[in-house]
Amino acid sequence: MTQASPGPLAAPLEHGRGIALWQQIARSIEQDVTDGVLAPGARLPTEAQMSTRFGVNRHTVRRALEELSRAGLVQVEQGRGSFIAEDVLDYAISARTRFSEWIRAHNKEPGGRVLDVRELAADAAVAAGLGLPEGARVARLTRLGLADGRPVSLSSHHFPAARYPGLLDALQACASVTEALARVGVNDYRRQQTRVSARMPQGNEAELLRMPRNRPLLVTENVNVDAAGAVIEFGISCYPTPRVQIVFEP
Amino acid sequence: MTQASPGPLAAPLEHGRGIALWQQIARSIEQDVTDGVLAPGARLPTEAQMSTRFGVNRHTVRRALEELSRAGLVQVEQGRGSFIAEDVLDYAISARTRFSEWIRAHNKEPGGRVLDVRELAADAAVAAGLGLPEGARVARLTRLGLADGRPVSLSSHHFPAARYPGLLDALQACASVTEALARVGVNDYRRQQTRVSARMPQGNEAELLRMPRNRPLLVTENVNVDAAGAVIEFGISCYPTPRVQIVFEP
DNA sequence: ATGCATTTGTTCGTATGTATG
DNA sequence: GCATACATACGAACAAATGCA
Repeated sequence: MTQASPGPLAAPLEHGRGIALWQQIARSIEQDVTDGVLAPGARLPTEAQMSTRFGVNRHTVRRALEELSRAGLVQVEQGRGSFIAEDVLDYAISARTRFSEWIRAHNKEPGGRVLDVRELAADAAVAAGLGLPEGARVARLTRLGLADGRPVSLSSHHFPAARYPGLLDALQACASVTEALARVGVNDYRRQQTRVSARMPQGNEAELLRMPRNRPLLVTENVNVDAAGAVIEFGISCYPTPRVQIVFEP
Repeated sequence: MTQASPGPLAAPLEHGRGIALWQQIARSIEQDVTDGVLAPGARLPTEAQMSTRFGVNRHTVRRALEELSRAGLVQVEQGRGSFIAEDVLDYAISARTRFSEWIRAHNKEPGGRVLDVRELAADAAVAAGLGLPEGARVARLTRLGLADGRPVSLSSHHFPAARYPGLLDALQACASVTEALARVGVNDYRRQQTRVSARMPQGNEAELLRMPRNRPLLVTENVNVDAAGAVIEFGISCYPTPRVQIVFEP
């Protein structure tokens, strides 16, 4: 950060600093992608070229590419070369963001997998988000969001159970949250506030999102309200980096 | 054989009473925090110490800490220990967010340390952000942002060098970016777009921000424009999690 | 720079109590 | 009563990160 950037795919490596060379190479390429130096679809130099530029053995470059390939950031094709995946999804936060619209805006097919639907007692965070007393009954949907069959989000949606009696069944039956809410009479809602943080994946989160465990999750917490301003939902969503980025336009 | 030694972190546990031991431990620590026995930033005893004090296995203590960590009340750092979480700084993104105003809004004293000021050639990402051709000359300020002397941000600010001749000197001399811009005739600017991502700290970033290396950084990229809509600045800022969160209200 | 002590992270295995059918 | 599944709890060992002499 404090030193001049030496250009794409040739960042200086630190030897013997505890960080493996292949990890530094992988990070360097990753950085070039998030910086836009390497655009989606761009062709990477050959493994031989990169090994001379980084000053390492070709095996070391291959180890980095293997990691990036497993993370879905790079596609390696035998006999052709390696390419940056065209997969970075911008999640533009607005008052009426819907999952399916977001995915369709990127010309991908939205999908989802319901992991869990149940009623439980609100913990402190959920209670605060919904404006309920701690311990109040809430309906919770846990869901994996897919774009062209690829996991892009892992989210928990919390609703005040008392106010929407048939919601639990509707969530079980419907493909989308919007649809389930419509079935219990909520035809419109908007995003009131969004809080963004980041943390490392825990449990099986990395596995579900098909991402390596040493990459952070972007985490959003948001409150949805109906037309009258009443709180309908408190959602916590996790997105895999660097495949997903969040964009605000004030 | 629970002896009556009613001090912090040693409340007697009820065995076989329906409430899991790890939940009782978590509740006990939580109580010590609300009672003020454990202040924000305070170090907890080691897992081994707590396991002997509570008379349980280390796993059971870890289960409690995992719960508290997930709730954001406790911060666990490998090789160092566990700590009561510091207060979270909410960074409310708006069109006219200024660093010093942000910090003052939390009743803390804003500060900063200039790490580097120089002129250099724009790489692809910076050029795209500023709307300049790649390789154009840009002035760059790298700065550590402080709140009550504690680092809360690490940011690089890029300006089109050609348009603001005296900017480099002004950045050297002034305490804030806003002040330096005012000196070269820019009296107002607003945030146009903000992109949020997350990555692991590299190089000395974790050290500068005084955070553990295994926690992610929140990274924002934003474009600032003047009243006429001309691009003035492209900034990349890193914030330590979970000390800083980003909040957006549409 | 190197090794050592401390502390958390991870993964085995084992046993027990509880709810369910 | 019995089989099963699940959460809880304990024990041991090693890996990884940190701080210090």
